[in-house]
Amino acid sequence: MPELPEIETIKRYLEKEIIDQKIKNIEIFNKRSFKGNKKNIQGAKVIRLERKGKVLVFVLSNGYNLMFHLKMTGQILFFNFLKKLAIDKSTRVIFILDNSYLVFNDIRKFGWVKVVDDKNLREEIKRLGIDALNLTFDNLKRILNNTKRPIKLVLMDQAKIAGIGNIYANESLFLAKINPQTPANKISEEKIKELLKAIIKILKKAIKYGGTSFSLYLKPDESKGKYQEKFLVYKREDKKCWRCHKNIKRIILGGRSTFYCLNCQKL
DNA sequence: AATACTGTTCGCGA
DNA sequence: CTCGCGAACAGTAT
Repeated sequence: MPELPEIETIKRYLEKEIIDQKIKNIEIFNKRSFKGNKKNIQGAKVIRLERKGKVLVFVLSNGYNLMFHLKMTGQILFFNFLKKLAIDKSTRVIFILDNSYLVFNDIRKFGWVKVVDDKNLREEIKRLGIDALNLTFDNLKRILNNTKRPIKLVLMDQAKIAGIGNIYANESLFLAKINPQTPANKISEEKIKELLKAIIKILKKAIKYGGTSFSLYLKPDESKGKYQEKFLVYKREDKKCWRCHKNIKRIILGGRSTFYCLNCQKL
């Protein structure tokens, strides 16, 4: 469930392992999962990792970069040469580094890895809104005042705010006691403050728990995140609200399952 | 067996 | 601009 906290978890893990390693070779098992020319990065060294929203970037030593988007079912797994490499039918790309392998798995094949030069990277990154962890009251207010779309869709609009997907949009709105259908420009300054605090709190908590693994997401060492044990509303349809003990309701908003408490999150 | 649902995003037509 | 919908794809749950 690669949203911001999952990508951040992967980034922090890989930073400890692959900085300064050289990309010796790349094995591509599904052409559509790998975009660009692999020759451009063969032999290049990993200088540092960056993340914006749900996109992970390896900055390389030769002016090229590797971008990753995990979409729904992507995984990036790390194996050093002491640990047996695990490959299965979902394996799309393997990167062979100096002392390790990175395995890119993706059952549904929506995700991708892309080779881009620095200029290209800047253009791609520019299309994303501010990273959710960098949100401030002023820019959140500006974003919300600008539209009457339902608040949940705005939170999930990557061109406005990058990193929040379905799970953490539901969770943040519950914590801030805002109905997901509320027109964004109808939210008071007080509520915007609460929402900002809620977003940051939820994302940081999810990072602390290593992200959400209710399905396929794994950390690079193949262990699971634990935020699914902490869900406030997500996937809790017909269960009791933790706050008021009334029932949680599920609706579809923008085509996505949306969970909220009828009592705590009134329109 | 058939249908619904899933962490994402893009493109199309209204 | 906004919205809804289908598509990209594959698996699980009911």
